[in-house]
Amino acid sequence: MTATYTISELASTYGVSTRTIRYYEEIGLIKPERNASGHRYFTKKEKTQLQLIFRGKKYGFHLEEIKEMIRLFDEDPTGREQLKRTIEYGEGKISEVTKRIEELQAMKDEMNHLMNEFQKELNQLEEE
Amino acid sequence: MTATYTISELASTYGVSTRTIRYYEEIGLIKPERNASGHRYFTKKEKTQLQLIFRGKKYGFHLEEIKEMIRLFDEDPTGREQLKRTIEYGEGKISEVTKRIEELQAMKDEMNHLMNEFQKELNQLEEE
DNA sequence: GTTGAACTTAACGTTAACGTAAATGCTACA
DNA sequence: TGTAGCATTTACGTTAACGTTAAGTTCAAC
Repeated sequence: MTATYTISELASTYGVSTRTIRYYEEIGLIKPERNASGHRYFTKKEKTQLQLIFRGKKYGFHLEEIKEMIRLFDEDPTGREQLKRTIEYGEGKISEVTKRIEELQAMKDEMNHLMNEFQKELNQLEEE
Repeated sequence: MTATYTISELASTYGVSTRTIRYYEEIGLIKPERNASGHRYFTKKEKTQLQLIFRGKKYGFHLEEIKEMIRLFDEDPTGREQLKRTIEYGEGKISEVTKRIEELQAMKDEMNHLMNEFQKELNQLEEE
């Protein structure tokens, strides 16, 4: 089994261009294998990594930051020291994400507050 | 009272360049007043708008999207129809933000999970 | 009243993240 | 087996969001 995909299959799956996926390889985000004649083929691994990329982008991470995160999810670090460093790095990333969540929440609260004000105004107008 | 600020004061306050602030005026995000000789001065209003801009940027909104949000927070819409439209637009933005929060949370959970795995591995290594 | 720091506009430069075009090679199928 | 529709690399183009001169003006302090 272990299905493989062509570049245009994945591109249409994720609604991006093939150029985009090639670019991600260009800058080292993914490293798809090639067949004898040089055509890329993608496996489950690359699919997962692409998902991480698109997610990360949505949250405003740069591709370079995402690259670090891919490395984090990819290399399983054996050895005490490597494990410790990885955990430390991961904790840092997690608190970044946590902070973003909190700030986004603050923004949402602010917007909700404003909308409530507007709603009140509207109610005033409607009930007369 | 009603304190005013120069461009460099605000720039240093928010840790950006004066060029950045001028650029935001250039594309219509803010419209600071000018004194007799053409120098910009900024009030509470512009400070608030700048905060919104920097926040929005952190969350991955483009300046054009932020422009819309500033308009939302700025123009207080009088009149039933305008109020309704504004509320509708605002609700849309709020659900966008909500969605981002949820996805970020999913990402955080995933990262936490991975870190737990690593931590387990580390514990195995340490306790032998 | 001069000097240096801070202001102004104008315009060209830069980087990330692709888009697009050209020239060429592979692959599937009628 | 030919050809339509995929793939490949190379390389230049584009857009957003500023950075960076340059050349001149104004403010603040002495």
